[in-house]
Amino acid sequence: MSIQARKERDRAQREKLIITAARELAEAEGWDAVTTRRLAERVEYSQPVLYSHFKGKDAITTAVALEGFADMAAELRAARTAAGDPADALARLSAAYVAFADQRPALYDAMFSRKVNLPFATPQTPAALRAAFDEFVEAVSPHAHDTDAALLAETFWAALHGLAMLMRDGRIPREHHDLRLALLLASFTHRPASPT
Amino acid sequence: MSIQARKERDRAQREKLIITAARELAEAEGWDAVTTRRLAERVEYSQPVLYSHFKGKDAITTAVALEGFADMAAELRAARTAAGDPADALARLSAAYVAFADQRPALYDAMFSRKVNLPFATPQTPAALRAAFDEFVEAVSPHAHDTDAALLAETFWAALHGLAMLMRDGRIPREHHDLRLALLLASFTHRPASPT
DNA sequence: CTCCATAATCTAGCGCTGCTAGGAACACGC
DNA sequence: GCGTGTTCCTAGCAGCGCTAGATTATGGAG
Repeated sequence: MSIQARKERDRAQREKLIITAARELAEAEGWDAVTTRRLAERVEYSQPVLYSHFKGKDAITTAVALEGFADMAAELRAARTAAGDPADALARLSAAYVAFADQRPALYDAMFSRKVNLPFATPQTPAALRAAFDEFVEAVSPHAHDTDAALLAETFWAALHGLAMLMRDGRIPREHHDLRLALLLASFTHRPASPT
Repeated sequence: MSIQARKERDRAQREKLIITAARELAEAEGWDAVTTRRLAERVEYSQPVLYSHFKGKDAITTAVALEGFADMAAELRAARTAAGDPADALARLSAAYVAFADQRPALYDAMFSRKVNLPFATPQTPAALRAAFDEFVEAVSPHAHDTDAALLAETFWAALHGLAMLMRDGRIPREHHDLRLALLLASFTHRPASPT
Protein backbone atom coordinates (compact mmCIF):
# COMPACT_ATOMS: atom_id res chain seq x y z
CA MET A 1 0.00 0.00 0.00
CA SER A 2 2.88 2.31 0.78
CA ILE A 3 3.99 2.36 -2.80
CA GLN A 4 0.72 3.69 -4.07
CA ALA A 5 0.75 6.25 -1.28
CA ARG A 6 4.15 7.40 -2.47
CA LYS A 7 2.87 7.72 -6.01
CA GLU A 8 -0.02 9.81 -4.87
CA ARG A 9 2.31 11.94 -2.81
CA ASP A 10 4.61 12.45 -5.78
CA ARG A 11 1.71 13.35 -7.98
CA ALA A 12 0.39 15.87 -5.49
CA GLN A 13 3.85 17.35 -5.19
CA ARG A 14 4.19 17.64 -8.93
CA GLU A 15 0.79 19.23 -9.20
CA LYS A 16 1.84 21.82 -6.67
CA LEU A 17 5.02 22.34 -8.67
CA ILE A 18 3.03 23.04 -11.81
CA ILE A 19 0.82 25.56 -10.03
CA THR A 20 3.79 27.34 -8.53
CA ALA A 21 5.62 27.40 -11.84
CA ALA A 22 2.57 28.84 -13.58
CA ARG A 23 2.18 31.46 -10.91
CA GLU A 24 5.83 32.48 -10.98
CA LEU A 25 5.90 32.63 -14.73
CA ALA A 26 2.74 34.73 -14.80
CA GLU A 27 4.03 37.10 -12.15
CA ALA A 28 7.37 37.44 -13.90
CA GLU A 29 6.24 37.84 -17.51
CA GLY A 30 2.46 38.04 -17.48
CA TRP A 31 -0.12 35.41 -18.39
CA ASP A 32 0.63 35.67 -22.08
CA ALA A 33 3.97 34.08 -21.34
CA VAL A 34 2.31 31.14 -19.61
CA THR A 35 2.01 28.74 -22.52
CA THR A 36 1.71 25.02 -22.03
CA ARG A 37 5.06 24.55 -23.73
CA ARG A 38 6.95 27.00 -21.55
CA LEU A 39 5.24 25.70 -18.44
CA ALA A 40 6.10 22.12 -19.34
CA GLU A 41 9.70 23.08 -19.98
CA ARG A 42 9.85 24.86 -16.63
CA VAL A 43 8.65 21.88 -14.64
CA GLU A 44 10.83 19.61 -16.79
CA TYR A 45 8.03 17.44 -18.05
CA SER A 46 6.33 17.21 -21.39
CA GLN A 47 3.08 18.96 -22.19
CA PRO A 48 0.79 15.93 -21.80
CA VAL A 49 1.84 15.61 -18.17
CA LEU A 50 0.17 18.94 -17.52
CA TYR A 51 -3.02 17.54 -18.97
CA SER A 52 -2.82 14.50 -16.73
CA HIS A 53 -3.13 16.88 -13.77
CA PHE A 54 -5.42 19.54 -15.20
CA LYS A 55 -8.21 19.37 -17.69
CA GLY A 56 -6.84 22.35 -19.57
CA LYS A 57 -4.98 25.57 -19.24
CA ASP A 58 -7.96 27.25 -17.62
CA ALA A 59 -7.86 24.70 -14.82
CA ILE A 60 -4.26 25.67 -14.09
CA THR A 61 -5.25 29.32 -13.98
CA THR A 62 -8.07 28.41 -11.63
CA ALA A 63 -5.66 26.63 -9.30
CA VAL A 64 -3.41 29.69 -9.24
CA ALA A 65 -6.41 31.90 -8.55
CA LEU A 66 -7.36 29.72 -5.61
CA GLU A 67 -3.89 30.16 -4.14
CA GLY A 68 -4.32 33.86 -4.66
CA PHE A 69 -7.53 33.95 -2.68
CA ALA A 70 -5.86 32.14 0.20
CA ASP A 71 -2.98 34.62 0.20
CA MET A 72 -5.36 37.54 -0.03
CA ALA A 73 -7.47 36.29 2.85
CA ALA A 74 -4.39 36.06 5.04
CA GLU A 75 -3.22 39.55 4.14
CA LEU A 76 -6.64 41.07 4.63
CA ARG A 77 -6.96 39.40 7.99
CA ALA A 78 -3.56 40.66 9.09
CA ALA A 79 -4.43 44.20 8.06
CA ARG A 80 -7.84 44.14 9.65
CA THR A 81 -6.82 42.67 12.99
CA ALA A 82 -3.89 45.05 13.31
CA ALA A 83 -6.28 47.97 13.53
CA GLY A 84 -7.65 49.68 16.60
CA ASP A 85 -11.13 50.87 15.84
CA PRO A 86 -13.59 49.67 13.15
CA ALA A 87 -12.98 52.68 10.94
CA ASP A 88 -9.24 52.03 11.00
CA ALA A 89 -9.89 48.35 10.32
CA LEU A 90 -11.82 49.09 7.16
CA ALA A 91 -9.20 51.59 6.05
CA ARG A 92 -6.35 49.14 6.56
CA LEU A 93 -8.23 46.32 4.87
CA SER A 94 -8.91 48.56 1.89
CA ALA A 95 -5.30 49.65 1.63
CA ALA A 96 -4.17 46.04 1.89
CA TYR A 97 -6.61 45.00 -0.82
CA VAL A 98 -5.50 47.61 -3.31
CA ALA A 99 -1.86 46.93 -2.50
CA PHE A 100 -2.44 43.25 -3.21
CA ALA A 101 -4.01 44.00 -6.57
CA ASP A 102 -1.29 46.44 -7.44
CA GLN A 103 1.71 44.41 -6.39
CA ARG A 104 0.58 41.04 -7.71
CA PRO A 105 -1.20 42.00 -10.91
CA ALA A 106 -0.90 38.59 -12.52
CA LEU A 107 -2.27 36.84 -9.49
CA TYR A 108 -5.08 39.34 -9.24
CA ASP A 109 -5.76 38.78 -12.92
CA ALA A 110 -6.19 35.07 -12.35
CA MET A 111 -8.60 35.76 -9.53
CA PHE A 112 -10.73 38.39 -11.21
CA SER A 113 -10.04 38.83 -14.89
CA ARG A 114 -9.07 35.54 -16.45
CA LYS A 115 -11.57 32.91 -17.36
CA VAL A 116 -11.70 30.59 -14.38
CA ASN A 117 -14.19 28.06 -13.19
CA LEU A 118 -14.82 28.87 -9.57
CA PRO A 119 -18.19 28.69 -7.84
CA PHE A 120 -18.65 32.08 -6.23
CA ALA A 121 -21.26 32.74 -3.61
CA THR A 122 -22.65 29.21 -3.55
CA PRO A 123 -22.51 26.40 -1.01
CA GLN A 124 -19.65 24.89 -3.03
CA THR A 125 -17.51 28.00 -2.75
CA PRO A 126 -13.96 27.01 -1.75
CA ALA A 127 -12.80 27.90 1.74
CA ALA A 128 -10.16 30.36 0.55
CA LEU A 129 -12.73 32.44 -1.31
CA ARG A 130 -15.05 32.32 1.61
CA ALA A 131 -12.29 33.38 3.96
CA ALA A 132 -11.39 36.40 1.85
CA PHE A 133 -15.00 37.45 1.60
CA ASP A 134 -15.51 36.96 5.34
CA GLU A 135 -12.75 39.44 6.00
CA PHE A 136 -14.77 41.99 4.10
CA VAL A 137 -17.90 41.11 6.02
CA GLU A 138 -16.07 41.46 9.32
CA ALA A 139 -14.60 44.78 8.31
CA VAL A 140 -17.82 46.37 7.07
CA SER A 141 -20.30 44.97 9.58
CA PRO A 142 -19.55 47.59 12.25
CA HIS A 143 -20.59 50.18 9.68
CA ALA A 144 -23.59 48.29 8.39
CA HIS A 145 -26.11 49.36 11.01
CA ASP A 146 -29.46 48.13 9.71
CA THR A 147 -28.09 46.99 6.36
CA ASP A 148 -27.26 43.38 5.52
CA ALA A 149 -23.53 43.04 6.14
CA ALA A 150 -22.96 40.56 3.33
CA LEU A 151 -24.64 42.84 0.84
CA LEU A 152 -22.60 45.78 2.04
CA ALA A 153 -19.45 43.70 1.90
CA GLU A 154 -20.15 42.75 -1.71
CA THR A 155 -20.79 46.34 -2.64
CA PHE A 156 -17.69 47.63 -0.93
CA TRP A 157 -15.59 44.85 -2.43
CA ALA A 158 -16.91 45.73 -5.85
CA ALA A 159 -16.03 49.38 -5.36
CA LEU A 160 -12.49 48.53 -4.31
CA HIS A 161 -12.18 46.13 -7.19
CA GLY A 162 -13.22 48.82 -9.62
CA LEU A 163 -10.74 51.28 -8.22
CA ALA A 164 -7.93 48.73 -8.34
CA MET A 165 -8.73 47.61 -11.88
CA LEU A 166 -9.15 51.01 -13.45
CA MET A 167 -6.00 52.29 -11.85
CA ARG A 168 -3.99 49.26 -12.83
CA ASP A 169 -5.07 49.56 -16.45
CA GLY A 170 -4.36 53.28 -16.51
CA ARG A 171 -8.04 54.13 -16.97
CA ILE A 172 -7.80 56.46 -14.02
CA PRO A 173 -4.53 58.13 -13.03
CA ARG A 174 -2.40 56.72 -10.27
CA GLU A 175 -2.20 60.24 -9.01
CA HIS A 176 -4.44 60.99 -6.06
CA HIS A 177 -5.26 57.35 -5.65
CA ASP A 178 -5.11 57.80 -1.89
CA LEU A 179 -7.68 60.57 -2.11
CA ARG A 180 -10.06 58.37 -4.07
CA LEU A 181 -9.64 55.60 -1.56
CA ALA A 182 -10.30 58.00 1.29
CA LEU A 183 -13.36 59.27 -0.55
CA LEU A 184 -14.68 55.75 -0.88
CA LEU A 185 -14.04 54.99 2.77
CA ALA A 186 -15.72 58.19 3.86
CA SER A 187 -18.76 57.37 1.74
CA PHE A 188 -19.14 53.96 3.29
CA THR A 189 -18.42 54.87 6.89
CA HIS A 190 -19.84 58.33 7.51
CA ARG A 191 -23.47 57.45 7.44
CA PRO A 192 -25.61 54.36 7.62
CA ALA A 193 -26.91 53.59 4.18
CA SER A 194 -30.45 52.36 4.22
CA PRO A 195 -31.86 52.35 0.71
CA THR A 196 -35.55 52.29 -0.11
CA MET B 1 -8.80 64.86 -57.97
CA SER B 2 -12.30 63.51 -57.59
CA ILE B 3 -11.08 60.04 -58.19
CA GLN B 4 -8.75 60.10 -55.23
CA ALA B 5 -11.56 61.52 -53.12
CA ARG B 6 -13.72 58.58 -54.10
CA LYS B 7 -10.97 56.16 -53.13
CA GLU B 8 -10.61 57.76 -49.76
CA ARG B 9 -14.35 57.64 -49.26
CA ASP B 10 -14.43 53.98 -50.15
CA ARG B 11 -11.61 53.26 -47.79
CA ALA B 12 -13.29 55.07 -44.92
CA GLN B 13 -16.48 53.19 -45.64
CA ARG B 14 -14.69 49.88 -45.63
CA GLU B 15 -12.95 50.73 -42.40
CA LYS B 16 -16.29 51.42 -40.81
CA LEU B 17 -17.52 48.13 -42.20
CA ILE B 18 -14.66 46.27 -40.54
CA ILE B 19 -15.33 47.92 -37.19
CA THR B 20 -19.02 47.15 -37.38
CA ALA B 21 -18.39 43.56 -38.39
CA ALA B 22 -15.96 43.12 -35.52
CA ARG B 23 -18.44 44.58 -33.10
CA GLU B 24 -21.31 42.47 -34.32
CA LEU B 25 -19.26 39.32 -34.29
CA ALA B 26 -18.05 40.06 -30.77
CA GLU B 27 -21.53 40.82 -29.52
CA ALA B 28 -22.93 37.71 -31.15
CA GLU B 29 -20.25 35.16 -30.22
CA GLY B 30 -17.79 36.90 -27.92
CA TRP B 31 -14.34 38.25 -28.66
CA ASP B 32 -12.82 34.80 -28.91
CA ALA B 33 -14.78 34.37 -32.10
CA VAL B 34 -13.35 37.54 -33.58
CA THR B 35 -10.36 36.13 -35.43
CA THR B 36 -8.75 37.93 -38.31
CA ARG B 37 -9.81 35.10 -40.60
CA ARG B 38 -13.45 35.16 -39.62
CA LEU B 39 -13.53 38.92 -39.69
CA ALA B 40 -11.98 38.99 -43.15
CA GLU B 41 -14.48 36.45 -44.39
CA ARG B 42 -17.30 38.50 -42.96
CA VAL B 43 -16.31 41.70 -44.72
CA GLU B 44 -15.53 39.66 -47.84
CA TYR B 45 -11.91 40.70 -48.09
CA SER B 46 -8.71 38.85 -47.37
CA GLN B 47 -6.84 39.20 -44.10
CA PRO B 48 -4.13 41.60 -45.32
CA VAL B 49 -6.82 44.15 -46.12
CA LEU B 50 -7.58 44.36 -42.42
CA TYR B 51 -3.95 45.15 -41.81
CA SER B 52 -4.00 47.90 -44.40
CA HIS B 53 -6.56 49.65 -42.22
CA PHE B 54 -5.40 48.68 -38.74
CA LYS B 55 -1.97 48.03 -37.33
CA GLY B 56 -3.17 44.85 -35.69
CA LYS B 57 -6.09 43.14 -34.05
CA ASP B 58 -5.76 45.30 -30.96
CA ALA B 59 -6.28 48.40 -33.06
CA ILE B 60 -9.58 46.98 -34.30
CA THR B 61 -10.63 46.30 -30.73
CA THR B 62 -9.67 49.83 -29.84
CA ALA B 63 -11.83 51.20 -32.65
CA VAL B 64 -14.78 49.18 -31.38
CA ALA B 65 -14.13 50.41 -27.85
CA LEU B 66 -14.19 53.98 -29.07
CA GLU B 67 -17.59 53.42 -30.63
CA GLY B 68 -18.69 51.95 -27.35
CA PHE B 69 -17.68 55.04 -25.43
CA ALA B 70 -19.64 57.22 -27.81
CA ASP B 71 -22.72 55.05 -27.40
CA MET B 72 -22.31 54.99 -23.66
CA ALA B 73 -21.93 58.75 -23.44
CA ALA B 74 -25.18 59.20 -25.34
CA GLU B 75 -27.08 56.76 -23.14
CA LEU B 76 -25.71 58.23 -19.93
CA ARG B 77 -26.65 61.69 -21.08
CA ALA B 78 -30.16 60.60 -21.95
CA ALA B 79 -30.60 58.96 -18.57
CA ARG B 80 -29.16 61.87 -16.64
CA THR B 81 -31.08 64.63 -18.37
CA ALA B 82 -34.38 62.75 -18.07
CA ALA B 83 -34.21 63.07 -14.31
CA GLY B 84 -35.80 65.63 -12.05
CA ASP B 85 -33.52 66.23 -9.12
CA PRO B 86 -29.78 65.56 -8.77
CA ALA B 87 -30.31 62.43 -6.68
CA ASP B 88 -32.57 60.98 -9.32
CA ALA B 89 -30.08 61.96 -11.99
CA LEU B 90 -27.29 60.01 -10.35
CA ALA B 91 -29.59 57.05 -9.81
CA ARG B 92 -30.70 56.98 -13.43
CA LEU B 93 -27.18 57.40 -14.72
CA SER B 94 -26.03 54.51 -12.54
CA ALA B 95 -28.82 52.27 -13.70
CA ALA B 96 -28.10 53.17 -17.31
CA TYR B 97 -24.42 52.43 -16.82
CA VAL B 98 -24.95 49.00 -15.34
CA ALA B 99 -27.57 48.21 -17.95
CA PHE B 100 -25.09 49.13 -20.67
CA ALA B 101 -22.43 46.85 -19.21
CA ASP B 102 -24.91 44.05 -18.75
CA GLN B 103 -26.62 44.21 -22.11
CA ARG B 104 -23.54 44.77 -24.25
CA PRO B 105 -20.95 42.65 -22.50
CA ALA B 106 -18.66 42.34 -25.52
CA LEU B 107 -18.66 46.06 -26.14
CA TYR B 108 -18.05 46.72 -22.48
CA ASP B 109 -15.21 44.21 -22.61
CA ALA B 110 -13.56 46.13 -25.41
CA MET B 111 -13.85 49.33 -23.43
CA PHE B 112 -12.64 48.06 -20.09
CA SER B 113 -11.21 44.58 -20.17
CA ARG B 114 -9.48 43.95 -23.45
CA LYS B 115 -6.04 45.25 -24.20
CA VAL B 116 -6.60 48.52 -26.00
CA ASN B 117 -4.43 51.48 -26.66
CA LEU B 118 -6.45 54.48 -25.57
CA PRO B 119 -5.05 57.51 -23.77
CA PHE B 120 -7.20 57.88 -20.68
CA ALA B 121 -7.24 61.04 -18.61
CA THR B 122 -4.70 62.90 -20.71
CA PRO B 123 -4.94 65.86 -23.07
CA GLN B 124 -5.05 63.39 -25.97
CA THR B 125 -8.10 61.60 -24.63
CA PRO B 126 -10.64 61.12 -27.45
CA ALA B 127 -13.83 63.13 -27.33
CA ALA B 128 -16.07 60.11 -26.83
CA LEU B 129 -14.22 59.07 -23.70
CA ARG B 130 -14.24 62.57 -22.42
CA ALA B 131 -17.97 62.87 -23.08
CA ALA B 132 -18.74 59.72 -21.13
CA PHE B 133 -16.62 60.83 -18.23
CA ASP B 134 -18.17 64.28 -18.28
CA GLU B 135 -21.57 62.72 -17.79
CA PHE B 136 -20.28 61.25 -14.57
CA VAL B 137 -18.83 64.56 -13.48
CA GLU B 138 -22.13 66.30 -14.19
CA ALA B 139 -24.08 63.68 -12.30
CA VAL B 140 -21.91 63.61 -9.18
CA SER B 141 -20.99 67.28 -8.88
CA PRO B 142 -24.24 68.24 -7.11
CA HIS B 143 -23.24 65.75 -4.43
CA ALA B 144 -19.61 66.73 -4.29
CA HIS B 145 -19.87 69.68 -1.93
CA ASP B 146 -16.29 70.57 -1.05
CA THR B 147 -14.80 67.55 -2.85
CA ASP B 148 -13.22 67.68 -6.28
CA ALA B 149 -15.95 66.61 -8.67
CA ALA B 150 -13.58 64.87 -11.09
CA LEU B 151 -12.10 62.82 -8.29
CA LEU B 152 -15.52 61.89 -7.02
CA ALA B 153 -16.62 61.02 -10.55
CA GLU B 154 -13.63 58.69 -10.98
CA THR B 155 -14.33 57.03 -7.67
CA PHE B 156 -18.00 56.56 -8.36
CA TRP B 157 -17.30 55.31 -11.86
CA ALA B 158 -14.87 52.80 -10.44
CA ALA B 159 -17.43 51.58 -7.93
CA LEU B 160 -20.04 51.10 -10.63
CA HIS B 161 -17.49 49.40 -12.84
CA GLY B 162 -16.64 46.98 -10.05
CA LEU B 163 -20.27 46.16 -9.45
CA ALA B 164 -20.94 45.62 -13.13
CA MET B 165 -17.86 43.46 -13.65
CA LEU B 166 -18.25 41.22 -10.63
CA MET B 167 -21.90 40.66 -11.36
CA ARG B 168 -21.30 39.94 -15.01
CA ASP B 169 -18.64 37.35 -14.21
CA GLY B 170 -20.80 35.73 -11.55
CA ARG B 171 -18.44 36.77 -8.76
CA ILE B 172 -21.36 38.30 -6.94
CA PRO B 173 -24.92 37.03 -7.40
CA ARG B 174 -27.30 38.80 -9.72
CA GLU B 175 -29.77 38.54 -6.92
CA HIS B 176 -30.26 41.76 -4.98
CA HIS B 177 -28.26 43.69 -7.51
CA ASP B 178 -30.71 46.57 -7.15
CA LEU B 179 -30.12 46.64 -3.43
CA ARG B 180 -26.37 46.86 -3.91
CA LEU B 181 -26.80 49.66 -6.39
CA ALA B 182 -29.09 51.50 -3.99
CA LEU B 183 -26.54 50.97 -1.25
CA LEU B 184 -23.84 52.49 -3.37
CA LEU B 185 -26.00 55.45 -4.31
CA ALA B 186 -26.95 56.05 -0.71
CA SER B 187 -23.30 55.99 0.32
CA PHE B 188 -22.34 58.57 -2.25
CA THR B 189 -25.30 60.91 -1.84
CA HIS B 190 -26.23 60.92 1.83
CA ARG B 191 -23.33 62.88 3.13
CA PRO B 192 -20.56 65.06 1.83
CA ALA B 193 -17.38 63.07 1.89
CA SER B 194 -14.42 65.14 2.95
CA PRO B 195 -11.47 62.88 3.61
CA THR B 196 -8.40 63.84 5.62
C1' DC C 1 -8.07 51.80 -77.91
C1' DT C 2 -3.83 49.96 -76.17
C1' DC C 3 -0.16 49.79 -73.27
C1' DC C 4 2.07 50.16 -68.99
C1' DA C 5 3.23 51.75 -64.40
C1' DT C 6 1.21 51.92 -60.11
C1' DA C 7 -1.82 50.73 -56.73
C1' DA C 8 -4.71 47.39 -54.55
C1' DT C 9 -5.51 42.77 -53.28
C1' DC C 10 -4.87 37.81 -52.60
C1' DT C 11 -2.33 33.40 -51.92
C1' DA C 12 0.56 31.03 -49.21
C1' DG C 13 3.28 30.54 -45.45
C1' DC C 14 5.82 31.43 -40.76
C1' DG C 15 6.05 30.62 -35.96
C1' DC C 16 3.19 30.25 -32.44
C1' DT C 17 -0.99 28.48 -29.59
C1' DG C 18 -3.91 24.68 -26.80
C1' DC C 19 -4.52 20.10 -27.01
C1' DT C 20 -4.14 14.82 -28.07
C1' DA C 21 -3.36 10.13 -30.33
C1' DG C 22 -0.09 6.41 -30.41
C1' DG C 23 4.19 4.49 -29.48
C1' DA C 24 8.19 4.07 -26.25
C1' DA C 25 10.04 3.48 -21.73
C1' DC C 26 9.57 2.63 -17.20
C1' DA C 27 8.24 0.48 -12.64
C1' DC C 28 6.02 -3.02 -10.38
C1' DG C 29 4.27 -7.91 -8.89
C1' DC C 30 5.28 -12.47 -9.61
C1' DG D 1 14.09 -12.13 -14.81
C1' DC D 2 10.03 -11.39 -16.89
C1' DG D 3 5.49 -10.13 -18.47
C1' DT D 4 2.14 -6.47 -17.49
C1' DG D 5 0.28 -2.24 -16.67
C1' DT D 6 1.22 2.37 -16.00
C1' DT D 7 3.57 6.51 -17.03
C1' DC D 8 5.54 9.45 -20.16
C1' DC D 9 7.18 11.54 -24.55
C1' DT D 10 7.30 12.35 -29.57
C1' DA D 11 4.91 14.08 -33.12
C1' DG D 12 1.16 16.12 -35.06
C1' DC D 13 -3.55 18.68 -35.75
C1' DA D 14 -6.22 22.69 -36.40
C1' DG D 15 -6.29 27.32 -35.62
C1' DC D 16 -4.13 31.81 -34.20
C1' DG D 17 -1.94 36.81 -35.52
C1' DC D 18 0.64 38.51 -38.95
C1' DT D 19 3.40 39.26 -43.48
C1' DA D 20 6.32 38.62 -47.86
C1' DG D 21 5.74 38.13 -52.57
C1' DA D 22 2.93 37.00 -56.49
C1' DT D 23 -1.26 38.51 -58.83
C1' DT D 24 -4.81 41.23 -60.38
C1' DA D 25 -7.20 45.51 -61.10
C1' DT D 26 -6.95 50.48 -62.01
C1' DG D 27 -6.06 54.98 -64.29
C1' DG D 28 -3.22 57.95 -67.14
C1' DA D 29 -0.31 58.46 -71.54
C1' DG D 30 0.43 57.81 -76.32
